[in-house]
Amino acid sequence: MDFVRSMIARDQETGKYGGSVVTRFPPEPNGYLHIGHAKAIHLNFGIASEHPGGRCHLRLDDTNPETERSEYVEAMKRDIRWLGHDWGEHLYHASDYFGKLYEYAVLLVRRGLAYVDSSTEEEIRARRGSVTKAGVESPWRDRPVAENLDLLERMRAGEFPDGSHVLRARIDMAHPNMVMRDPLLYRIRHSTHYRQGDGWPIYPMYDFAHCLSDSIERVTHSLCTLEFENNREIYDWLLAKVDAPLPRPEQTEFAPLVVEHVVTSKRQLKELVGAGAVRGWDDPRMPTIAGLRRRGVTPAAIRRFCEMVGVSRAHSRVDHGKLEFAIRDDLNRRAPRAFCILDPLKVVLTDFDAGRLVSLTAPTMPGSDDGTQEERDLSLRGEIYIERGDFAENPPPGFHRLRPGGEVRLKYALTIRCDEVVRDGGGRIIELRCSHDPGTLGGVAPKGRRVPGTIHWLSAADAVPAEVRLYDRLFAVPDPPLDDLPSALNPDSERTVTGLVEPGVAGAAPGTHYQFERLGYFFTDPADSRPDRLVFNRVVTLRDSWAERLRREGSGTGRASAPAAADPERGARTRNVDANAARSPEASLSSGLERDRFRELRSLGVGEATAVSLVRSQPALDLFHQASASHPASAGAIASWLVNDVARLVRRSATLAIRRLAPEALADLVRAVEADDLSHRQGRRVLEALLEGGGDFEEVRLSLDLAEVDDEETLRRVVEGIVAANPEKAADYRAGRSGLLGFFVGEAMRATGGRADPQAVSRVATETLSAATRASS
RNA sequence: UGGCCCGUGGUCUAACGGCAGGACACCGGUCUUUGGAACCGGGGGUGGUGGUUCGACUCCACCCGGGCCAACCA
Repeated sequence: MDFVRSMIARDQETGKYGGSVVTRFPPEPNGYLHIGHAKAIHLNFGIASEHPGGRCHLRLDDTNPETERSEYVEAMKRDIRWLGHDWGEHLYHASDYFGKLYEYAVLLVRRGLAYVDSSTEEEIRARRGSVTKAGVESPWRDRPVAENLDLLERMRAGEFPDGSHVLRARIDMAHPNMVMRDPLLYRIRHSTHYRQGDGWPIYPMYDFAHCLSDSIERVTHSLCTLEFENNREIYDWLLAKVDAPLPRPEQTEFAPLVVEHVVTSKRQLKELVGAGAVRGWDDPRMPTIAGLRRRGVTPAAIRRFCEMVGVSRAHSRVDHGKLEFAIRDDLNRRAPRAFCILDPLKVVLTDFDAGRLVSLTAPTMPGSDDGTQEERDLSLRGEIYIERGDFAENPPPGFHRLRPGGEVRLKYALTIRCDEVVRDGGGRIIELRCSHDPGTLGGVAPKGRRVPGTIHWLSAADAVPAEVRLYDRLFAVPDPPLDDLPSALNPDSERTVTGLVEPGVAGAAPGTHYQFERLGYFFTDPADSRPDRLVFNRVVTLRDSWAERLRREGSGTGRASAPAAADPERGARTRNVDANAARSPEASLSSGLERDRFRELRSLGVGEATAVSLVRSQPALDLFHQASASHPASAGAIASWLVNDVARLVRRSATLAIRRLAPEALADLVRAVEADDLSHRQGRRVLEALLEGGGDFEEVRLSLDLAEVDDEETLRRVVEGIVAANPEKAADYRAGRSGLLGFFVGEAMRATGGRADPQAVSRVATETLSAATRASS
């Protein structure tokens, strides 16, 4: 399960949202959906469908009138449906909330949390500062509320021209997060909205509209991509400041989908279409849903691909081969087989009587031997076509197709031998003259007769011509440079040939899949193909280990080159080792005060790494001095508990606070553990309780029922039980898999409800396992 | 002299502090009327250094590497 689903499962357990799960997919209708959106769509709709009563809203985030069109809205709806999802009645538009949003803006102004800034765009930009420099406040920042209200109303009434005023949140111009430096909430745009017409001269910004739209729809989990991480702070701020109803939606970010050899930025895609690099948004080479659909990629394949890729917060770049795998895997099951010759070479069967016709059959879906095998008809006559690439005059080693004097099997037909090669005046091979083996009719070789290869073929008189568009990746390099896409275009991304297909394919409706045997998966183009004039798109080739091998050997880089290619990166990692180790933690201390404190801690017996951490936390440092004053001998241990255990617990849970921990309680705790009065593990349980409710160490300890199991006999029985229940693990351990000791200790801890002294368990387990070795050997 | 986030085999992704696993790719084999599919097997990984712990991919610190943020876009 991915981290988003785990989080939602946790929320369900704690009842955070009263059991409801509401997600949303919120595209801006300013372009076409692409493969990257597919990931978000499957995530949001998928999660909703996994919870009873869960739902996913489709919300068009249409707050910018200049780029949005209803044409895009319709395309988006079609694409999402095609991907297999249904928003039911939950179709929303952010622009439908303009009224409510405006009320929220008024509320913020009344509360002194927003103001009208009459600076120019340039002034605002200049005053924002930079990532390393604080911004400066706008001269309009302290306008009286009444004036702000008046100005905002007049902005809304359309009294001011574009750019003359904006509404801004009043937060902090020196905020380390740039998003929080008085973000713009509204701008003036006298522009016609595709949906709201001229009803609004002011439009809300993303940061303002998004969180409030989520809240209005009572969304619970607002999932977006990583680039919005910095925006989460303003999301929460706004909901808090307008007193949005509880429970409030929460934003969670996940890594966007990046695929090698693919670009998904809307701007770049637009550029490709505009520059004519592709024929349109639905060009089969485009990563848009429309392009994928037209190419012949199925919704099931896209879904599978998204599942394989997973969801995490790590920036990643997915191997394009993964998409290809998902496509092949799906089409392999659903595409009927047929023959197609892309580059025909004529073959005359010299010993076939003129006019002779052999009728043959071939399976439509080989391998599905469930008794319901469907078959197709094939005709064989004296003149046929084979693929030019299936004949080689000077074959490379390992080639087992047709060669002069050699044999090959025509699939489902018979075996032929090449007797003669015929060329034209230019020396180009135009025909092969072959003889056949009558004993192999039907393609079956008599016992003991080995035929090196099997190729596809088509009867010349029966084959029907078809246009075939051979697609390859649009970009030649895995990571196309966004500032110069044309340079990275693959010149061979589309190659059109006139091929031949078997007669059974003639009349195929647009939008039909085939596997052309030995070539790949093909799809009759939904727009250009007609039953009487077929146009095929190659969706994806078959896996081709032979071509792969030729490529490797041809480029002179054998298998060895793969690791070599990865080497630079590896080298970089190892090269850094020295640099990594060169600096001690102490060197990171910035001020003289910190260094003085560090030295003092060191002199008190605190370890170096611990001292560095402790120096930075004033509350922890104070606590340390108070607790260690009376117990100087335990100073090192106290510091360690503070840095390692207290810090961890406090960071993890909001209900724990360091201020509740009394110095005496901490000192007593540390000394008790040092005296082996209780294990470190149980010490942590006491610590957690102390951080939660404060109090005296002994009291809290007694209230927790920490009776420890360290009786050797009891532990031995427990361990023996676990060993008996896991004989194979015990054997593995004895065979040298020492890491399994952790498994036995862990199981024993579980079995005793965490009460066992792990150190004792570890000792007992080691003894028990080795004793069994002696016994069994 | 900014803040936040992220580093697990070639790639993507799992693992309450307790067995480092899966998928794609790769290699080998079986089978085969697709150099396909299917089936079987194999190699290879926690960025580094310290610390805490009986035990660290997981917690702490530092380092290294990467990403995001300074539109009146979303």
